[in-house]
Amino acid sequence: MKDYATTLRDKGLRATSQRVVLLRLVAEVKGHHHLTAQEIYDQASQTLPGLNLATVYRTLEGLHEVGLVDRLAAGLDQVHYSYRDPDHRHGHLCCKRCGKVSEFDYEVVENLAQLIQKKYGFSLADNHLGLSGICGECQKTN
Amino acid sequence: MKDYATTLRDKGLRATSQRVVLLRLVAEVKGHHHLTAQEIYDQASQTLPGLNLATVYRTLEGLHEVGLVDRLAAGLDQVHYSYRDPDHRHGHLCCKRCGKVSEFDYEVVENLAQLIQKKYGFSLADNHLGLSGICGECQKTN
DNA sequence: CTTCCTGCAAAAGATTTGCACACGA
DNA sequence: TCGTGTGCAAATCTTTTGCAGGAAG
Repeated sequence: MKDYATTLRDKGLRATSQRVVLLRLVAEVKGHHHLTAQEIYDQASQTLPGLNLATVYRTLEGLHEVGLVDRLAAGLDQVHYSYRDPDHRHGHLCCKRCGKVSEFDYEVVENLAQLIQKKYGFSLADNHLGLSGICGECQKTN
Repeated sequence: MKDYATTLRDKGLRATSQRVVLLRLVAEVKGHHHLTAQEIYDQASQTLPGLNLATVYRTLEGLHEVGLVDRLAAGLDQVHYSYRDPDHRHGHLCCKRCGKVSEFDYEVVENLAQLIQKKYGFSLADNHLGLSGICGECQKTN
């Protein structure tokens, strides 16, 4: 099992301490696998004092470009980032009311993705898909 | 056929000139049925000089709350608004690369919506659904 | 040693808010 | 008239960018 520094170099990125820490952070968060830049910054700062928020944005953008992290922006005010784990393909359900993000099984939309690709030539975002709506709890609280 | 002022009052909103103009505007745009607040402001200003951008935001938010317009935020930098026409249910495909928004037939996701509702208790956004990905043209230009 | 990366500070862009006046019902 | 809506200006918040020093390969 490669370490994160190696993973980065394999993607052609320099293994700076900032990148290693941020990549490990998003790869190892438990519970909700989706964090805003600010949240990532807050947590990473504990390990890496002096870290800058701008660096978080740049780093996350870079990691996203090489396919190591996903970007989630559906129905949310802020962009969320999450580690792209090829073994855990899933979609996101973003509640417009409470902002909470839950996951759903990816195979549910696999057919949809294929259908849209065929019918409209449009390719749905790779291994994550963000759908917005109202979550179960908010429906009750309506 | 009710005019827009009546439609507004039916929803419990005062029929101010700003609201009437903005509602008519989003209801009658042709082509792309989704505009940013800025675009709406630009167009409406021609009819309503002195209109303020803050008013556009407040009005659109109000119209959205009563269900007259939809909000679209998937994968886009800015929120887009569109008229909610019960006779024209559709979804939106938002290209992450070029930003273009196209439409797709809603029945395509009707099954998906039901499945997700049943399996996760999550209700997909009413009559519009925003999906982000890469459009056909951008895939060629890759 | 050379190129890429980061911190810092400032800019940019979208959206929101407080307040006083104006307008619809 | 009364209560809500709007214009205006400033504030907020997220994200981006220019630049100079610092680190990775």
